[in-house]
Formats: sequence, structure tokens, C-alpha cells
Amino acid sequence: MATIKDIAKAAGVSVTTVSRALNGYSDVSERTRKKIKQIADDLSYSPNALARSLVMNKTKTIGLLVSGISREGAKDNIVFEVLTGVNEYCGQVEYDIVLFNTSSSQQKKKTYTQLCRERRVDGVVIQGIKNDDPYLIEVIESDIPCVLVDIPIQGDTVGYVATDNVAGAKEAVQHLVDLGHKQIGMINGHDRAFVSQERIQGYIEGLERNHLIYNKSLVYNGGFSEKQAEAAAVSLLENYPDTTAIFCASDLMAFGVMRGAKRLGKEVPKDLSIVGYDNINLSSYVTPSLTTISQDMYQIGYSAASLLIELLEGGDPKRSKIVSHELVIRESTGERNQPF
Amino acid sequence: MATIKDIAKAAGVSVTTVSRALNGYSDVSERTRKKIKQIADDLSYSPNALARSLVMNKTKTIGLLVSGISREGAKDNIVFEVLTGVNEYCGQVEYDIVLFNTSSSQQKKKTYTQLCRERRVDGVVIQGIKNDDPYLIEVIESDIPCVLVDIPIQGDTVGYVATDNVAGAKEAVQHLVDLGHKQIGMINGHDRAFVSQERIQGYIEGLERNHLIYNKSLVYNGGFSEKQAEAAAVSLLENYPDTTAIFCASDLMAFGVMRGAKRLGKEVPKDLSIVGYDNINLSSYVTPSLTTISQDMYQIGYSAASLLIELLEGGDPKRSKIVSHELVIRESTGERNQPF
DNA sequence: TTGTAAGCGTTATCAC
DNA sequence: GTGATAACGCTTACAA
Repeated sequence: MATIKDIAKAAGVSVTTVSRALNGYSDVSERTRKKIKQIADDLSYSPNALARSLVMNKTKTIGLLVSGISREGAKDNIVFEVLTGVNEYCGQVEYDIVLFNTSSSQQKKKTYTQLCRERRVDGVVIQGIKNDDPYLIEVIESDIPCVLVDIPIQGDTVGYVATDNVAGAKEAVQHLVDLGHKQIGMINGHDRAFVSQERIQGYIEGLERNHLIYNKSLVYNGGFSEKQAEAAAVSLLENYPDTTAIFCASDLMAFGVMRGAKRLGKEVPKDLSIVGYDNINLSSYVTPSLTTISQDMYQIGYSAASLLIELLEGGDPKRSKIVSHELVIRESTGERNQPF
Repeated sequence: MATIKDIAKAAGVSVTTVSRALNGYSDVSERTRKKIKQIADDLSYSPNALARSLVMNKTKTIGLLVSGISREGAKDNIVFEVLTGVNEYCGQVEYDIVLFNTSSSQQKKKTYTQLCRERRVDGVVIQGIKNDDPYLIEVIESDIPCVLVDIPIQGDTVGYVATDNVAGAKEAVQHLVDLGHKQIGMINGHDRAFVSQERIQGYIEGLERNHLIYNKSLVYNGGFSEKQAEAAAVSLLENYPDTTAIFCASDLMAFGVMRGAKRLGKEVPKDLSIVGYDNINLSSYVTPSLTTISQDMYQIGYSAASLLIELLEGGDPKRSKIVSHELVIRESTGERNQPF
């Protein structure tokens, strides 16, 4: 594989000149530049990014740390959409992405900082990390620039991009209230997710705004799992049969709730209205199709990447970005069945 | 950031010794090793993978070249599942993955070989590339080890992993024949996909095995797009109303066919049986749920990575792997409605 | 068991 | 405009 040394030899100039010619510096005569470029082409030269990064102390590479790159994570397309957005932006600014393997138990031995330092990534986008993940502390304390998805933490080298989950949840509840529902349950994710904290807050605010009392017992945790949510919904509906609507902190859990309702012989939306969160692909395909709060995860990924690159290249001093959300009304919600 | 030099200084030894101690060479006394490790820890040293790769001429990194990392590609989870499988295997053997950006028009200027060389990846997994993609020729000619997904090409440095698409298509057809169908149409992908070539071959063989005549006009191309497939299905069913079953080269297209059937007032499976291919996530959720040929894309990704690493580390001389498939019978297929 | 020194392919500094 | 030369952080003969 040809190096600048080879080119230098062939062109009868020094490596310095070759380097400058190839990198478009102005202080090299047009004639030598042409010659050098020609030779580089002839030798089908490719610069060695490794060597360059080593001396420049910059890799033009960002790490993508995702906890959902696992077999189960494939069900919703959230992780993938974020990745797609990140990928798209990075392509535009010619950054590369390296996938960090946190899933594998092998790698777990290495700390976040070690991971980043070894690979010498310039920065990191982090997604799907839990509140109590040890990585999180490291992230904040480390001096490696990073952008968090869905975790509102800022710092000198850390920014975030998220949606307004409080507002989203509020809108979901408002939609149900507008349909006449008075007893609205909730299946939340788990306490170790920021979004869960926000969504329940939005749920509460949504109720209170409408002078409905917030009853803690109507809220169950489904751990963002379809199965768990199904079980939770069954409990909820058995213990509080007057519940006519359930707000779920994820679409996947909403499917679980649908299944649970079916098991109890309840029809959606006639006997039970369901609102999800995320608007994953499946949601428009299931029957009945799911009313949900839509988040543009592609946009979130795209924004995360752009925020990170800004952070890296020291442009705009922004540290966070809120991506818009939207209530998508489909078939899983309907007017409350008025008992006569 | 601490380097081995710093450690050497602190420990009062040479860099050589540090290097050897940290890399577990035997020719260093237990006492110095302990001391060195201790100091490395104290300085929270991380090896610089860049420097190491540069001298070792090996990065322990593989490239992932996927053409479907785009917004539309998010609908089926195929790309993501492959990625997940690759990621899993790489995690186990401590390889990193860099995502190659082929989608972006910017990057398109660079050839495949340039991409790989610059980043100095040890090898590449390639997925979703079309027959006529200029990259494909490069791949075969280049000396960079690579593994192709779903494209049966082998060479000294190129292997592949795929499923037996001919057999899969045959089984799909057989299933329909067994249900009594005699006029079976097909919506294929497009000519630039190897899998399409194989699946139609399987379709033909499936028919012939059952002494049904193959009628070319019953086969339409849907370009792997839901919309196009819908249009194709409408044409097919209008022109050949006796068609009672359609075999589709992808699940996504099968959904298009379902929609087309609906538009024509045909009920699935009563009036029309549909078989898809891939078994994507959606398929079990739609109504009616889709009968399909299941491919384990995770396994394919996993195998691709393992094949590549084998190629790289020069173990087993295998160059290809066939992953098994399976007919999954759901609700979209049923017995042919016998006209009385 | 340990150290010296060369080298991986670049870019950067400074002199000419 | 161009060229020596050092430096980036590491591995690895070879020597001691």
C-alpha cells in the first residue's frame, strides 16, 4: 500500500511537500501539486487515517453507545431510527461512527472512559442508558464530549436532545379526557428511566388540569416490556374495573395492554381506550391501530449528532435541543362508553 | 492522557518493559509487572489503539457497509437485525465495528476500497448491495477480506452467508399448492437482487414439481416496495381474476398485496392467500397475520461476522455459510375457495 | 529479565 | 516553495 513516502520518492520531492500538496495547502506550486496528485492516483494512494489521527489527536470518529443493540431491542425500531439519524448527519460532515459494544458481558469490564479513550473517538452519542447505569456518572465526570438522548443533563462537555415528555403525556391524557374518560390508568416504564419520570409527571398534570384526582394505585410499572405490561394491565383492570382508558409509556407496552384487555374480554376502544408512546412502526399496522404520541427518533438522532459535532468543533454554545412530538390519533381510542 | 512513557518514567523502567508487562508477555518478572500494572492503574492509563494499530497493521475493527441505513429502511427490521448479530459476535471477540456511510451522496465519491483503506478496517461485512452496484466488482477484485450477505460469491478473500432462497420459495409454493391453490401469482423484488433471482427460480420449481404450468404473466416486480407491490397486485388480480394465491418476495410487499386485495374487495385468506418472505416483526402483528418464510437475520449477521473473523485470523478455510429458514404458517393463507 | 533503537505513516515546526 | 527533522504512542528485533 502506497504511502506519501513512495509518492515523494517517485516525484522527487520531500514528504512534507507531498503532504501539503495533497491537503490543499497554498504554499506549493501548481506544477508540483499536479505532478504529486497524478502520482498519488497512479499508485492508488489512500491516506492512512490512523497515522493522521495519531499526530493530529483527532479521529473524526464518534462513538455510538447504545444499550438496545440486542435481540430483543429489534422489536421497536427506536434504536435503529436514532442510529439512522446519527448516521445521516455524520455522513454529511464526513465523520465515521463506531459502535460501542456494551451488550456483551466481555466488554462490560471496560469503563466508558476506557472505551472512548482506547478508540480515541472525538465524542459520543449515548442512548438507552438507565438512570442508575454507572456509565452515566462517568459520562458527566469525564471530559469526553457527549450528547445524551432522552436524558436531560448538561455540562461543559455534555449536551442532550430529547422531546418534551411532560407535554407529550399531558396531551395523551387530555385526548382521553376530551373523549369523556374519567378514570384513566397508566402503565409506566420503570423508575430508572428519565422518560418514565417525566411521563408520569405529565400524566398527573394532565389529570389535575382537568380536575380529575390522581390515584397512585392506577399506575403500574410495565418495565417497557410487552409481557409485563400485559400482566400489569390485567391487574389494573381487575382491581379497578371502572378504568376506561389506559395511557402507556411505550407503544410496545400498549400492545401488551391490548392483549390483556382481550384476555379480560374487553374490546378496544369500546370498553377500553389505549394511548401509547413512541409511534413505532408496528403501531399503525396493528388492529386496532394505536393512538400514540409520536416522536421522531430519526430527527433525534440527527440532532444529537449535529449537537455533538458542534460541541466538538466549538461553534454554537448550545447544549440541548428539544425535538417536537405529536399526538397521532388512530383507532385504539374512542369515546367513553356511557353507562345508561 | 498517560502513555506508556509516563508509566515507564514513574516505574523507573523502559517503555519496552511496560509494553511487555501490560501485554502479558512472560519475560518480565512478576515484581515489575505488578508495579507497572499498579502505576498504570493509578494514572488511569488507556492504551492508544491508534498507535497500536499503526504499528501492528491491524485494527481489530471491521467495517459494516449497508445500503439500507436510511429512513425508509427502518420499516423492516432486517438491516438492524443483521447489525445486531454482527455486533454481538464482534463483542465476543472484541472487535469494533465502524459504520460505513454509503447513503450520503458526499461519501459516494470515495470508492469502496478507499473507504476501507483509509479507515484501515481489517475486513468488511456487506449487506443490501445490488447486483449492479459498482462496489460489488470492487469488492471481489480488492484484496480486503469481506463477507457478503445474501450474495453468493466466493473468492480468496470473499465469503458469503445466505439462506437457501430457492428452497424457501419452493416451500412457500408447496404450502399454497397443498391448500389446493392452482393459480399462484408472484410479486418479486427486482432484477438487481440475487435473492429475487433465486426466489423466482424456487417459485418455478415449486410449480413444476406439482405439475402446474409456470405462467410468466403471473409474475410482477414490486421493487421490494409496499406501494409498488400494491399496484402490481391490483394489476395482477384484475388481469388474472382466477388467481387465488400470491407469493411475495418480501413481507413488506405482502402488506402491499393485502392492501391491494382489500381495494378490490377481496378477503384474505378467503378469496386470496398470501405468503411473504422474511418474517419481519410486523408480520405477526398485522391482521390477518402473515404466513411467511422466516429468515433469522440476526443469525445471518452473527454468522457473517464469525465467518469474516475466521477469514481474518486464518482459521477454518470455509468461505460460505447457509443459514436455515422456515415456513411460518399464520392467518393469511387458507384453503382455496372451491367454486361449486 | 530488561533496555536501546528503529519504525509504523502522518503532520508540524522551522530553516533555507 | 521546498526540505530536514521531530513528534504522535506504540511494538518489536536485537543487544546486554
